[in-house]
Amino acid sequence: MAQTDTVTRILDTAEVLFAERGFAETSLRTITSKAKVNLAAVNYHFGSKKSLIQAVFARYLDPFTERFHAALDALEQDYQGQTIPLEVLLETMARSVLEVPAERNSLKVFMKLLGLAYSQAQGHLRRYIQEHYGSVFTRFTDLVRQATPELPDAERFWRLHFVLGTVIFTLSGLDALRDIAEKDFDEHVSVRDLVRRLRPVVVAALQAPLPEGAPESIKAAG
Amino acid sequence: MAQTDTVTRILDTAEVLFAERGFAETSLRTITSKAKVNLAAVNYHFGSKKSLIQAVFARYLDPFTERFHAALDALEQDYQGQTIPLEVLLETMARSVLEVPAERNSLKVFMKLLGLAYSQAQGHLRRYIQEHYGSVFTRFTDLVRQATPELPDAERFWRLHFVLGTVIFTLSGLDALRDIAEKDFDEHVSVRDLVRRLRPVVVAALQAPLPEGAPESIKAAG
DNA sequence: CACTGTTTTAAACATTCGTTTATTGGTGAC
DNA sequence: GTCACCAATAAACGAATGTTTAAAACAGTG
Repeated sequence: MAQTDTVTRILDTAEVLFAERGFAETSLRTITSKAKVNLAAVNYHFGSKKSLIQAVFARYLDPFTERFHAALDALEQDYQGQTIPLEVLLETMARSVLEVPAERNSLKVFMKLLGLAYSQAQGHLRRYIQEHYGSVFTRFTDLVRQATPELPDAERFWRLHFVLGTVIFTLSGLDALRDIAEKDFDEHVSVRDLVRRLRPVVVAALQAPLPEGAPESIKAAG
Repeated sequence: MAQTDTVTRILDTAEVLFAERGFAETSLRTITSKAKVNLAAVNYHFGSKKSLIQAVFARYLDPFTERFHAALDALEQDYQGQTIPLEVLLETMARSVLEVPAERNSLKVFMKLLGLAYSQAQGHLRRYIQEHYGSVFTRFTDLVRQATPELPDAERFWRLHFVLGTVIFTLSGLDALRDIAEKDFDEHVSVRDLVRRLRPVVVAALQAPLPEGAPESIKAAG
């Protein structure tokens, strides 16, 4: 079982360093020396640095999508055709996100990685995530549509990305923000506490009144 | 005036490349070759790559802070001691942000850079921005505090960053999101239109009901 | 033990990076 | 004209990167 040991030790070390510094700023030599494995082990087991990055994400996202799909299955069975309330959908997603890294104590790392996926993923990573995990997101947005029939499709689309921005931006920049917050308020902020603060804000954002005036482009007047 | 020409050409090229790829992924050779200047010109005029990055930010943030301070001055004079409504404060900030890059047509670049400042700034950039532009942000948050006396300080701090995340995330990823939106809704979305959609969402987020339960860390129980 | 396939290791490889140096070009002052 | 000063250039430097190679160590099987 020397192989598994080496592989997991590389992944454990890489995910922490990636989360701390980003991808380009983390060299394979830093990873392998800290993980106490040989430099060539990365290319031997993963093929390339790109593949290592994808493997780091897969180790989080695979169990997440599995859990999330299962949770949505259970939800749809509970509500048997009735529309699932928005709060329940959001709560379910939050719970699925929180459960995965709870098994290992690395919720912060997971959040930072999600942030990096958006801000640092030029090509391969964004494509990889879209291909492998796009379907679960589509399923979720379909359920949100049923839960918010009063919203025009375009409005809901933008608002979902508004709150996505809030969550990713906040949690991925958590360390820096936490430093400021602790200095200003002498209050340590856990990720769980942040999620508690996020809940009413996200709901209010999605349920805000529709904007005044009309969109600039008028498709059909009648 | 050959100096100014070289300097601005470096800055113009660097800001676009930084916004597209990030800092570590953009080499000085890529910048100088695309800008059609000599490689050594960067170190000659700016000293180092770090200083170039800071100069790119300064070229946006200096005029912004000047404008924003002036706008807040005018606002405080108008309201003469009365508290300025939240919507007015937000509107003023939005206008200041939009005006700066309007002079050059690069709002997208500006937003992308702001996103990078949070996600990629390890040390020097975050420190630089905090030192040089922290005061205007403090002034703004003080006014927001007066406009939202019902919010606990910590709650307001986090919510301001929540909406900051929304704005930066949305506008910095505008191109990709716009492509999806146009494909799905056959509707072109201008930045002005996006701001119109953002307004009620941001206000609703800041004025959302307080979260249930208490923070994990209880400082003083009474 | 001998053989086979897999994993680990040290060393080298070819690039690429930011930075520095030394030289040349140009411009205004006196 | 020449001197001084700033800018631009080509070339090189040393360090760091991802990747590959070839040999060694190991494990299990017959």
